[in-house]
Amino acid sequence: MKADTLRGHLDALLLAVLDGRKLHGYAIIEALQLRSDGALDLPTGTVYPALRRLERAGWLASEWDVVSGRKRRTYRLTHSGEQALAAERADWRDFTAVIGGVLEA
Amino acid sequence: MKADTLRGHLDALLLAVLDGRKLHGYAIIEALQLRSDGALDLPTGTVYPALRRLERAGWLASEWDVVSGRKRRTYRLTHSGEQALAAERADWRDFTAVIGGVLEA
DNA sequence: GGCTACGCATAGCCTGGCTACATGTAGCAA
DNA sequence: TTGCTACATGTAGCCAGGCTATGCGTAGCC
Repeated sequence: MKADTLRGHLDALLLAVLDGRKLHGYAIIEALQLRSDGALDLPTGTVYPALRRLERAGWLASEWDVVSGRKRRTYRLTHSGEQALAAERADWRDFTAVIGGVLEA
Repeated sequence: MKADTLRGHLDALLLAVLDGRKLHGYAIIEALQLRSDGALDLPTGTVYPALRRLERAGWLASEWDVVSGRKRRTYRLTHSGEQALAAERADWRDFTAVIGGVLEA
């Protein structure tokens, strides 16, 4: 996929992948790969800072798990995160309608 | 529409609006407004540099028209511009399939 | 004479995803 | 026991590209 096209849609992806489940950062990257059939291979330098940012925004909450000696920071959606996800999905529909409308006119 | 979401899709919009017709910069902005029902109101500082860039890339060709004393730089798609438009449309379909697939999973 | 719409153009800002790097554990193979 | 690979988190700084602000100039109307 072309560079920069993700700009502005990363938050939506992260919220969506956490919808209804808890995952740690590394697993989030793998989940996005899986759901996109390998098209989305986000670098850790993209995902980790974004997760911290979403947590600061109050949309995610995290806690440290220790599984077989390994520390994992596990994220889940907060209530306002769920609302944000709904808003992001609505924005996405608007966005695709606008751009798609021009491209296919 | 949220900031930055346009990132990476501007070229496609400009090529699409010039598909099959010649327009000058100002008219391109108006055409995009019209086709998007007002959702796309691109500033001149976005459109003019982009048009020059696409011309340098060989996708657009321009010529100066003088209409009732006013100079207008009129753009049209080149042959490779048409090919680029087809590629951009294909990219758009892939992009929406990938992101949409994750958001609606 | 002044206001508004039309019309083109550029310098520099700013955002946010990406590159590169740093740090450390677990498990397996040579 | 050394080395490699996968797992796991994190930050500093780069960089592309759309946007803001600004400047220049014309046409037409009041």
